[in-house]
Amino acid sequence: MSKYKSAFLRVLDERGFINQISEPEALDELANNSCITAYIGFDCTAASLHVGSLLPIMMLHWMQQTGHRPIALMGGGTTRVGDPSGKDESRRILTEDDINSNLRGIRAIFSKFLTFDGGTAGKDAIMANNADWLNSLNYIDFLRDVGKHFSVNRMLSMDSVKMRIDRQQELSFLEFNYMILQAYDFVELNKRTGCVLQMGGSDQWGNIVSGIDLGRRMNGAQLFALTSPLITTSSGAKMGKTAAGAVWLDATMVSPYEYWQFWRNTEDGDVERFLKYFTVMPLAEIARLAALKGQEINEAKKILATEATALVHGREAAQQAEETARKTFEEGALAEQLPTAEFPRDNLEVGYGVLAAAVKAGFAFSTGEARRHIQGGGLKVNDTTVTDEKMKLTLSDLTPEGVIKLSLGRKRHVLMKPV
RNA sequence: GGGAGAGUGUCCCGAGCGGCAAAGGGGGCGGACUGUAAAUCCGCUGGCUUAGCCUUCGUAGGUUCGAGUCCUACCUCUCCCA
Repeated sequence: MSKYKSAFLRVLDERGFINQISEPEALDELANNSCITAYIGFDCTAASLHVGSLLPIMMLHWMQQTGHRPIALMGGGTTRVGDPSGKDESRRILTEDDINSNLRGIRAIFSKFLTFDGGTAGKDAIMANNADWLNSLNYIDFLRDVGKHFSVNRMLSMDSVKMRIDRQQELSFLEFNYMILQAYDFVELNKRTGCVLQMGGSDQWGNIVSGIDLGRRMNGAQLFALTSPLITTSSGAKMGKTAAGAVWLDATMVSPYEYWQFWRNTEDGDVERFLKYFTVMPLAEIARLAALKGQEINEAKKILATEATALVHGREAAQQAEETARKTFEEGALAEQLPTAEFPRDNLEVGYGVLAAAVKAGFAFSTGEARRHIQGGGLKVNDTTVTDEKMKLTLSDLTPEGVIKLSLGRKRHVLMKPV
């Protein structure tokens, strides 16, 4: 049983989203008696968000579900500065155009988790951009009104800064100002929308608390902080990175099938946590799935994969991905929905080198890499391991469906389609 | 402004008495074992038309049969003093 009275905190607590809250009782009371407004900041250094951003997005989602108003704050202004928290090196500074086009991509993702214009006055989610107020700041005014509230002594003692200094890594003045700007965001949002709560990952605690201080000093406002635990996989790896790079939430960057596979390959020890974080399934059902042991836990992983994929790409795409996987992995059959790669039909007449085909399929960046895969016994044509790197694909390799199935390892399959 | 030091395989860290396609990690990929898991073990981790050839160690020159390694200039970064 949760110790919280408000539905909002109770749900977050039960699902494991809470790491730390600044004044839990007061916030609980407020959330129980009124509709509160809270925000989370997202940077826009990339064209899409990846799995790592899913946790905060889900917090906003639950917030809206429990009757409150979420704000997704795009860091259009702060992205131009770069957050030193947890990073060893300075971030690349993006151009205005980059940032704006990234913003557009990210906007689309949020609409899948939040309702922006559902007609429920006062509870629609808001998309804000801190460039709106940061870009037009006047330096002198800012120093006088905001800067005077910050103690450099204290800033130097903050973890994000101290780490850089201890390691003798440079921290530019630009980055040093990041926390001031973030604190200012909080105060500005409070003024504009009545936002009283900032959420974020546990690494953001210091920045968020700075905002609370600033709000009190400037406006006497009572603000709150709520942080979520940083998630890693059971084996300690960072969330959301795979061989091919980040697991993006945009279907054109990572297909629903690949996205489904990402979740299907979750480690045993992460299944329960991930079900709570990344699906909206009832806790009782999750508890049942999490109790599965040994081989049976694979059933839970499939459900996790389908539910998580459905949230981002829609139920239909999720079920299609599940079906494709079932055919491919459980029946060993040829599933038409597997990723495909096209090549000229003429190639088969003269013999299409496997090396070239493997590169075409995206299994290797060079024929040399493809060659190594074959030497390592990792490449298969129509489920038969390739032993001769000089092998040519011909018309007789076409399956009855008119394609050639190329596989790398046991998990990656591509249908080669002659055109 | 003065002084000291650093930039290595386009994922990261990091060795490198003038013979180097360049040690060692991490990460990643493949194989074995499995449950599309984890752990473990093995292999691979510049390019190509692969007995060979081509291109790599901040940039541009120089010395040398031969330069990541020595010299010169330049660029970038860090630290210390002012």
